[in-house]
Amino acid sequence: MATKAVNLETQRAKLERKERAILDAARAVFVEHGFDGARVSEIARHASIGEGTIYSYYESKAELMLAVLQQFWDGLTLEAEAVMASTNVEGFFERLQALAQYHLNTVIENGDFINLTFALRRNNSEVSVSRDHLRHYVAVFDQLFRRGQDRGELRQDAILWQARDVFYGTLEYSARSIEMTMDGERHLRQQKPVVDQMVSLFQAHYGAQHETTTIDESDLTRLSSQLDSLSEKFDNLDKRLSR
Amino acid sequence: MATKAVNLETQRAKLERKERAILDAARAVFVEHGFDGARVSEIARHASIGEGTIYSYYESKAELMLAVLQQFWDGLTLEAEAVMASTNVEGFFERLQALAQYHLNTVIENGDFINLTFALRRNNSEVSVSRDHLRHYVAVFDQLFRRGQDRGELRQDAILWQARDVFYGTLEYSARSIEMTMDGERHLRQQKPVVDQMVSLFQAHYGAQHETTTIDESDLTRLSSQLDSLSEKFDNLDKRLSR
DNA sequence: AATCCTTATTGAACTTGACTCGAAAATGCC
DNA sequence: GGCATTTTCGAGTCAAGTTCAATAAGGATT
Repeated sequence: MATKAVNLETQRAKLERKERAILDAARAVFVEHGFDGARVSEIARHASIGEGTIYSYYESKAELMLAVLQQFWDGLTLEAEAVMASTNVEGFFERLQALAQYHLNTVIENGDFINLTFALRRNNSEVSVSRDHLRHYVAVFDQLFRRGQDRGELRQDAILWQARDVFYGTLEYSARSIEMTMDGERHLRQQKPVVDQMVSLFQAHYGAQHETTTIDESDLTRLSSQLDSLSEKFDNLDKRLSR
Repeated sequence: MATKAVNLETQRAKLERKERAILDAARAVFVEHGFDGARVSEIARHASIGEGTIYSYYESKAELMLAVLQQFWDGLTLEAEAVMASTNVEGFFERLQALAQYHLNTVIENGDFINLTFALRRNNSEVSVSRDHLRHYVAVFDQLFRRGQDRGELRQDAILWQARDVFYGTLEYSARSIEMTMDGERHLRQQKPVVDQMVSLFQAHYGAQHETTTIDESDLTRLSSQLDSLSEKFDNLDKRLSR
């Protein structure tokens, strides 16, 4: 009985260890060669198992890739949540800055994975990183934003998904720009202006001071012309009076 | 002699027609099935030619895809330039709105192609849409932005590539959000808020009025109190006069 | 310990699909 | 018409993902 249980344990552990080995090997090979470039045989060699064995753990190469990506995104989500938890300032914009900094850096460092994610989603329509994983990841932003609205730091009429697209869209494109031009390892220095821009952009456009109405030039010019006409009236009156 | 020339002409025309046929067939099949899903044999069938013939026009499946994409992007660039040319208002923000509307609509309508572009770039590192084509496309934005700066409508210290990433990054993500949630054909209605947000976001963050200082409530209250005091003076004068 | 049964592993065989190549058809030229 | 060049073709080659029948390993039962 005891041996039974022990053996079951070790057996299960063995399988899990083997599964992790496959996942790690796959991760390495996929990152190095991309999805199409990766050879299942090479993954098997890396994991020190036969090629056919992989298929008793995963249905197909695409599903293996999917598992790798899900593990990756789950890790990212945990990290993002940790960043938010460890940022002990309360203000929305400080926290936004921390999140932007984390995300931008992540996208640059793990560009391969981000690319692979969308590449898979695009190529292989049946197999794609489940929406849930991505949604779970961006939920960190969503929660932050809603809290900013609750605290009155953000306009009540701001639309969450639009703000989210501004945030992640801009950061992904910026990451590409940074990757493109910068080759040195002093990435952080290049990232700062992008992060700062993001924060001030949110302040300018989603900050609560704009809540009731958007201030644009027309408001100012209207006020200005009102002032002018009033001033004119006053002058006329003044003239009339001093006559 | 005459026949020679004519034959050369018709022959060249024939070849070109055949090349166009291949390109059109490839376009259709790639859009329908994606890069990996597309079968070269199906493309050949669509173009009514033998499978091998394709390879006397294009080195490989990837290069064929590349040709399709380049044709696509060149078309987009021409359209974007046409939009700018036909928008005869002068103001930066009106023109930005037109460009944003065009781009967002395009990305939604031709989402397949956009996806294919980046999918190829990611999968097949040797073959990718030449940077020139994309650069040529975004040059429309760049030119608009620089002109806005020259005309004094935009802050002089704004950084072009950052603004560009905000513009295209946000619009691409927004397009995805719109595609995701909206299934009806009334896309234009869904696009408007995104476009409007983009314009007001640029006004708030890149507009020249912010160059020296941000417009906030203090500006308004100052103006307002000026008006109040002037109004009071006027009333006093009026009273004095009618007495 | 021997036997039996279940499960895991394997790599050779199968399949699919991009690509090659030698032959044949078409075209151009005199 | 006859020779040269170009173009077209699809059967054959090759590479890589996937299957599967045989084998090995592990665990239960006697």
